[in-house]
Amino acid sequence: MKQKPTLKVIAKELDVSVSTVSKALRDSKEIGEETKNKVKAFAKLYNYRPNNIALSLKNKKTKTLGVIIPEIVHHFFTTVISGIEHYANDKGYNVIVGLSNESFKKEVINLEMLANGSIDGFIISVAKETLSVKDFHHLSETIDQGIPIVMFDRVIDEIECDKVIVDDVKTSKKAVEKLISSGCKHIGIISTKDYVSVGRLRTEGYKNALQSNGIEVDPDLILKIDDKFNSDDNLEFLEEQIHDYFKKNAVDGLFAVNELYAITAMKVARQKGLKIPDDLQIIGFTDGVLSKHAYPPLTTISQHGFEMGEEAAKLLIERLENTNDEEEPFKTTIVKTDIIDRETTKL
Amino acid sequence: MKQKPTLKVIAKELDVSVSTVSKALRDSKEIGEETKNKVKAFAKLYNYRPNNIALSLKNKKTKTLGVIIPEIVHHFFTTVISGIEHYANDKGYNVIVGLSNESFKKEVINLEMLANGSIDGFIISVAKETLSVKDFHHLSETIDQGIPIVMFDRVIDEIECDKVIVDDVKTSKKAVEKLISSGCKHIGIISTKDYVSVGRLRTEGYKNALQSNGIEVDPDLILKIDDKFNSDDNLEFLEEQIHDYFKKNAVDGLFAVNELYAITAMKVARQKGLKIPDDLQIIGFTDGVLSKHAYPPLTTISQHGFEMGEEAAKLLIERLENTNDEEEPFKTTIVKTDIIDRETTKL
DNA sequence: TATCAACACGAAAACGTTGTAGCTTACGTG
DNA sequence: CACGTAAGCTACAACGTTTTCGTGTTGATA
Repeated sequence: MKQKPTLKVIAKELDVSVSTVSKALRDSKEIGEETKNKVKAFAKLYNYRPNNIALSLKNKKTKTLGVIIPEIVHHFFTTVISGIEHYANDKGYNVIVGLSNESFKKEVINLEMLANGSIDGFIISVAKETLSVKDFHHLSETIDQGIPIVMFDRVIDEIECDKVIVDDVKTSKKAVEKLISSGCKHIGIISTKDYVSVGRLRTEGYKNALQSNGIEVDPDLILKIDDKFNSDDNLEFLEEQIHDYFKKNAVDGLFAVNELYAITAMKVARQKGLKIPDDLQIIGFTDGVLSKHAYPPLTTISQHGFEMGEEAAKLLIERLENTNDEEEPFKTTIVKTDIIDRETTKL
Repeated sequence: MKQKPTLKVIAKELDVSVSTVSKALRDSKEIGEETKNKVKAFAKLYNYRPNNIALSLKNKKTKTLGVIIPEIVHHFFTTVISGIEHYANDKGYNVIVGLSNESFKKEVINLEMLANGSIDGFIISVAKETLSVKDFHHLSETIDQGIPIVMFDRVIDEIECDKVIVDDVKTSKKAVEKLISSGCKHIGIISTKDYVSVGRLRTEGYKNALQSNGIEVDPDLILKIDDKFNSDDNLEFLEEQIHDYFKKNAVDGLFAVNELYAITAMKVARQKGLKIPDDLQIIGFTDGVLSKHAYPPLTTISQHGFEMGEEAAKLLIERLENTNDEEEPFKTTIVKTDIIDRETTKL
C-alpha cells in the first residue's frame, strides 16, 4: 500500500523545499527548468495529486454542491440530479446528496451537517413537512451565513434566493384545455393539499382553464390528496380516495398533478371497467418511467428535469463564482414544459 | 450576513486563547467552570459550529463516502443509495454521488476526483464499459492507496474487496423453476451480454433450472441484449430485438434479467396478441416502480436494494473504523432475494 | 571593485482545528 | 521558607496547500 505522497515528502526526497515543489508543479517561472522537470517527473512517477481538503481549507471553497431533496427513489428528482451532476462536473464541482425523506427535521439536520464548510452552496427542493409547518428558519439562516441556496420545483415565496421552476399555472391550464378541446365535458383534477406549492398552482391552472372556457368549477371534482410523507407508503390510501372520488363523480377527463396519481387513477378506472381514452382521458404531470411504460402509455407533461437540474447548478455556480462586489439580484428561471402525447388522450 | 465565527474570533472576543476556547467547548477539565460557561454561552449565541474541512484535514478523515454508480435514473440504484444514505447518516457520514453513465472514462475521472482526500472510501457498481474493456487499474490503484472500496451488484471477481451481491444463480434458478412448475414448456430468457456479471450469472441460473428439470437448453431461447450504454436511449433497439425473438421462438414462459426487459417484452407480446399470463408468463428481476405499476403488475424478484445499500455502507464504515492493526479479511455479503408474486404468472 | 538586476530557491504565514507540552499562580506541606 | 503540585490557562506544532516576501548567488555594468 503506497500512501499518497504530499508536497512535503516529495520535497524531502528531492532535497528541495516544499515551496519549490509546489511552484514547480504549477509551472511557476520562479523555478529553473531543470528543477521543474525533476519535480514533475517525480510527481508523475508517484502519482501525486494535491489534497483536496487542504485546498478547500486554504481557498475557503470546497468545489462541492449540496443537493437536498425529499426522496431519491423518484424519477423526477433523479433526472434533476443527473442534470445537476452533469453541469457541476463539467465545472469541476462535486455533488453531495442529502435526503430529507419529506421530514422537516431531517432537512434541518442535513442542512446543518453540510453548512459547516463541507459545501459552497445548496440546491434544494423543500420537504412537504417543511412547507406544511411553514418553518423556514434553517433556510434563511443558511443564506444569512453567506451560503447561497437555489430552490427548484417546490419553492418558497417568502425566501429570497435563486429559483428554478416550471410555469405550473400556465402548463396546467394548457393540459386541461387539451382535455376540453378533445371533448371532455366533466374534467376533474387530482392534486395535493395546498401547502405544496406545485399542487396549489396546478390546481389554479386547472380552474383557469375551465373558467376561460366558460365551464363552471365544481369543487367536488377537485380531489386533494393529503400525503405528507413518502407517497409509495400509502398507495392503498391513495387508491381508496380515488375510488371514492370515482364513486361520487362521473368524469370523462382527468388531470393529475403527478405520475403516480395518474397511474393509480388509471388502475382504479380500469377496475371500474372504464376504457381509456374512450371513456376517460387522463393527463399526468412529470414525465417519468411510469408514464412511458404504463399501459396504455400516459399522456403527460414533461418538466424536463435534466434541464432544471442543469439550470439550478448553473445559477448556483454562477453566484458562487461571481467576483463582483455588488450582489447579483436573485433570478427565477422558468423551464419550459411540453405535453408528451401518448395514448391516454384522444387527438 | 454574519460570517461563521471561528475559534479565533471567539478567542479574541473573549480575550482568551484559541486553545482555551477549543477545550472549553469540548468540556475539557483543564478549563475552569466559569470560563467554560462564558465560552459556551458565546458560542451558542453566535451559533458556532466547528469547520468540517479543518477537522477533516486534521483527522485525515472526511466522514464522507463516495458512491459511484452507472446511472441514477434507475430505480434499483436509487433504492441502494437510499439504503447507503440511511446507514451512513446514522453513523455521521455524508454521501457524495458520482455518475459514470456506464462510461469507463467517466468512472475513472470520478474515482480520481474523489480519491484526493475528499472521501474516506468508495461504494461502487461498475460501469458496463469497464466490465467490457476489463480495465480495472483505477480500482486496484485506489485500493493500493489505502482507500477501501465496496462493490455491489456488478462486481469484479479479480478485485479483492468487500462485496455485496445477490445470489444471482440460485435466485434465477428459483424463478425459472417457478415458471416450470406453473406449466411452462418453452421458457426463454432475455439477458445481457456475458461481460455483465449479473447477466452471465442469471443466465447460468436459468440453464441450471432447465437442466435439473430434465429440459434441454435451447440456445435460440437465450437472447442476449447488447446495450453498452444507458438503456433508456435504445429502447427501440430493444423492442426490435425482442420482436425478432418472438418471431423466431414460441415461448410460453419468459425470464428477464431486469425490469425494463420484462416490461418491454410484455409490450411486444401484447402487440402480438399474446395474453399474459395465459399465453405467456413472465418474471422479471429487480423490483421497481415499473413492475409494481405495470399492467398487469409484473411478478418479479426483489433484490432489496435498500438492504444492499445499508449492507454496503456497513461494510465500508466498519472497515474504515476498524482500528485493529491486522487487516480484516474481505467479506462478500449475499443479500437474500424474494419472488414478489403479482399477475404475470399463474399460481 | 562596488552596485544592481536577474535568477533560483527557501522561510514563513495562513486557512481552522486539536493535542501536547509548558507556564503561571496560589496553596498546602515538610 | 523552600518545595511540590494542582488548577487554569497559553503557545506551538501539525494536517497539506499556496503565496508573499525574503535571501543568496551569479553575472553584467559603471
